[in-house]
Amino acid sequence: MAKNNELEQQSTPEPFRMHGDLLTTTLLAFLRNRNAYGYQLAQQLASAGLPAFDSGTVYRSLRQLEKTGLVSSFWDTSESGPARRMYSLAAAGDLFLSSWIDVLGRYQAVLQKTIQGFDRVDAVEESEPPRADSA
Amino acid sequence: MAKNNELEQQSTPEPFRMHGDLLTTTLLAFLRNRNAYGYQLAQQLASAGLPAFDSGTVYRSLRQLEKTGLVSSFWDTSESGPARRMYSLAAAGDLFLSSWIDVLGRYQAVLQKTIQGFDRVDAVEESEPPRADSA
DNA sequence: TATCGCTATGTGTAATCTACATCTATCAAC
DNA sequence: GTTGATAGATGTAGATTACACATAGCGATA
Repeated sequence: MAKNNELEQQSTPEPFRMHGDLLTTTLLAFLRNRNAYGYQLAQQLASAGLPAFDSGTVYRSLRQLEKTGLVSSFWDTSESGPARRMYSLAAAGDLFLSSWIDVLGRYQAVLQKTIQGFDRVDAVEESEPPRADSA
Repeated sequence: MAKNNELEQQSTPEPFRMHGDLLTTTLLAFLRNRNAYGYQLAQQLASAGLPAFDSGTVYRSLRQLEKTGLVSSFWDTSESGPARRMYSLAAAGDLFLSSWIDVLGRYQAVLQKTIQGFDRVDAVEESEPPRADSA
């Protein structure tokens, strides 16, 4: 019996949360560039044109990344103001990021193949290096 | 009281699940190309070079997409064998996919910028060498 | 000084999402 | 009638998230 429960059409299409892996991988990418602390990363995320992430989620994600060994942290009290937990990318995080970029490349290839008309998606690491002076 | 609970270093870095938005968006992309049913989509996913998804998750994701109005479905009993729930992309799903691709573009731009070195995102005056690993 | 506002990090909780195991059912082949 | 492939679904525990709220340092200013 598999054909007796049609979905009742929901009249209110809920927001449909869609921000998953973007957060952790973007955090790793930011940290690959330079060490940073949560508040800073949250601001960087907010101004990156990506969908907004809750700051609590950012902090929890960072702790989670630390728990799995992809980043490491220490308290920074050198500056004035509240202490900051400074994060840096661990070796495992670097490896993970690389493999993620690999997955992302295939993902894009799938989207690209399937969807014609929305190109402009350049693979992250393939083909010749893009002109580095684009904004 | 914010600095008294350092994380106990977990000696076993768990698998770190990483397959999130890829599933739903890839499903939408597949359905944009042609209508399909769950089993078929699961196989397509498996042979796309993406990380493997549980088939139960695929089915549930499809129902979820239907609940939110991004796809629609009907039972197909035209072929022999078990009945198939055929899915097709709804108008809202098409719009959503477009906006997702937009987000993805910015996401990629962020990754590309940070990973290839030409930051410019913020604060260029970091004299310290980035990426201090293995404390 | 006390209180407001910004910085900076965190927690409680409910809702949602996922992997894994398991289940029903159709149908062809043996 | 048993097996194996197809096709879809659920039960459940653990993980993830958004939202609200809490804690604390510090500068300004009234």
